[in-house]
Amino acid sequence: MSRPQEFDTPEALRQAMEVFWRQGYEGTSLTDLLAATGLSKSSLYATFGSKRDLFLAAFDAYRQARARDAHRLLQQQPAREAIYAFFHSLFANVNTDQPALGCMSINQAVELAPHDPQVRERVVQDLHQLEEVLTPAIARGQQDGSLTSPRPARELARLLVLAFPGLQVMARAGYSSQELDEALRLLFTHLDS
Amino acid sequence: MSRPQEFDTPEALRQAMEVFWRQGYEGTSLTDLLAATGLSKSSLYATFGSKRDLFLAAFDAYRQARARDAHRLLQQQPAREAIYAFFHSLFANVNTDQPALGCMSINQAVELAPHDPQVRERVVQDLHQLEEVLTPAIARGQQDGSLTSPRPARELARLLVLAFPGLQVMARAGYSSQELDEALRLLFTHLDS
DNA sequence: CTTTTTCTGGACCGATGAGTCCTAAATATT
DNA sequence: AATATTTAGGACTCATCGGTCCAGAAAAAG
Repeated sequence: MSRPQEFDTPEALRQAMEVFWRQGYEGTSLTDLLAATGLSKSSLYATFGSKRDLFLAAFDAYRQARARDAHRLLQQQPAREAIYAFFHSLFANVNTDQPALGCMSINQAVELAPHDPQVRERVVQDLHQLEEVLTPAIARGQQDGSLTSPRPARELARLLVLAFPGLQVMARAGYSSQELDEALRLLFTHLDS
Repeated sequence: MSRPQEFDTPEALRQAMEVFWRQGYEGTSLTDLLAATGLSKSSLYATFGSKRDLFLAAFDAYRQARARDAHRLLQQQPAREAIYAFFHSLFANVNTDQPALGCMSINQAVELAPHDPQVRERVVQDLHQLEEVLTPAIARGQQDGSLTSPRPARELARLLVLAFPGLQVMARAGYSSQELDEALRLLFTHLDS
């Protein structure tokens, strides 16, 4: 019937997400978004509404993708390696051409959450979910013997959630992959003994 | 000889700092700065140069003030209480009219550091300095018996530095004073045993 | 009181912000 | 091939951005 859409909507959303991820909300202009997606202004507005709508959609796409990643990575055996791989993925793109992106939820906790309830709600939910997904993984590690701390799994999960933004901040501040890995290993020593 | 300046330059800088602290660099407009300082545009530019110059000056003012606070707070006895008070000051203004500001250095690690070398340099320096100032405080706590962990003080300091942004993120995300305190207490259990 | 100096307020600037809208191109259907 | 429909591009608007500049007010010095 009508002319078909020439661009891939989910792909465009993914590209917009990356710009927001890297530059934040205020730091991203419409021009940036058009360049990243390759869309025309009218296509972008027709498809996604406003800049803010697009941001929220991109943020939610990020959160879903991360939740999937977490679920996948945390299934490895033994559990210790699974958790380690999960945290390592946070700064996987360090030492590439681009500076590290860190975690978009943490970025948004800093940028928009303080004065934007819709963003704050998402950030809080993400932190809770992180605890919820780490707790059983840690418990599993205690059972399979790869984690030897006798503390309650939830307590250890809370420690990891607390340290999570620290790794992200170090990544964003330009710490090397080695330094980040060292910090991560130090953190992991607190899951033992 | 000439007409004296009517405003207090350090006070104006302090007020500008607070706006940048709360809203970030991109989120703060010239209009915001004029309203906060009460200066006229010409006075502001004559005194501080550009928006970016003012930001860097405000950032450095913040860092100095924080370094002084840290030095002061960490002298308390016993050392455990000193460190506790220091971390507690991070979210001291929670539960007031304004949302928590967190730590400006951490905010800037997220916002500007990835693409601004001058800011990154400062952030990295702040993180290092935090470790440097916490290490002797922890060692002191191990000597006075208020901290019982047998780990090297520097290792424990690194754990605290790693957790520091986590507390800040929770504060910015709107967690209550109770929740933050709970997280802080959990963290402190890792300085014992 | 006059002069000199410097501060203050606001008009003004070009650039860019987000967002609207109209025109023309392109394709699926008939 | 003609038509119907929806796309894409870009001109356009209005507000705000950071920043400049000028004219007048105010105060210290003589």
